Amino acid sequence: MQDAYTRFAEYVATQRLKMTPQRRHILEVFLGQNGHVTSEELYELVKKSYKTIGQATVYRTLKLLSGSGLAKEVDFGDGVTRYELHGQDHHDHLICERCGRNEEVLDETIEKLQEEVAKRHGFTLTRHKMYLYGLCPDCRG
Amino acid sequence: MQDAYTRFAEYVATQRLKMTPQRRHILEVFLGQNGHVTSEELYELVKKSYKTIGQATVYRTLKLLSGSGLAKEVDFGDGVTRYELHGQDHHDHLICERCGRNEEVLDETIEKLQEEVAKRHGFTLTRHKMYLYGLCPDCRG
DNA sequence: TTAAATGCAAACGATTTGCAGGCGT
DNA sequence: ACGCCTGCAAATCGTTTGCATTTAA
Repeated sequence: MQDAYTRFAEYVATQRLKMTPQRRHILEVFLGQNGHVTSEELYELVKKSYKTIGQATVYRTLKLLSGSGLAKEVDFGDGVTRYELHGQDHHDHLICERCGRNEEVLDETIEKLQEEVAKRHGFTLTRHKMYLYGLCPDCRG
Repeated sequence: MQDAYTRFAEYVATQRLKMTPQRRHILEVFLGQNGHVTSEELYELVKKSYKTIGQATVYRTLKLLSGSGLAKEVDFGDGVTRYELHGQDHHDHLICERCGRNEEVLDETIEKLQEEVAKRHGFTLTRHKMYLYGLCPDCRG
């Protein structure tokens, strides 16, 4: 089982792209995060260990990571794109409307039903997004 | 059973806001649409019957309509906010990744399971978004 | 050597906002 | 009258892009 770094290096190679120090740094910092990060957040983090990095490079690299399958875009609908590690573990999101707390959830039955719904309409399902919004235990007061 | 116009008028009144000709026009055109519209699209449509209308007024009114419960925001994740009539009929979206075709879908079992997932995590569910992406029959080739 | 990558700043597209004048209530 | 509204343009915000210059392969 190869590590994320090797996986990315291979992806970059097969695409005839280049492995640069910037990309290495960004990947490393990204891997160090858990949960999701915005491009902006990652940019700030990367700058600590790579002062001259440009904002655009982070945006571009995050897209690359997304293309390689290492990162996954998630969109909570607030106008900011977030990225999270894309393991083999798919999950959806349960978000507290008051405090923003976010829990990853997964329900296999729902997953299967989604396939069925698509099939019922003649579609071939490739992916889906499901966001559940509500109040978390702490905020329900 | 009161019509949408009256409903909006009442909402506007209770909020101590005003019913203006612009808002009337925008509501009317919005009601004439079926499916979803972007702010931009609605702006273009409204301009036909109200030449001097401003872009900002449409944006502002759409938010108002959303607040009144008459309209509902939907976000396909492409950076544009769409609005659709918010009847009592909730539905989710099945979107073709190639041609953009969009079908409204609803599965009661999924709806119930979503409640359960939330409850399992101690959350009280207030709303959700579910977007299924895939290839429609025509694009599957 | 040479196509790709970088950093910068300017460009972008959707949405928001400040403001002076207008207009429902 | 009093505030809410409007239309306009300028401002924002996240993100993308053009470009001259490096740099990995």
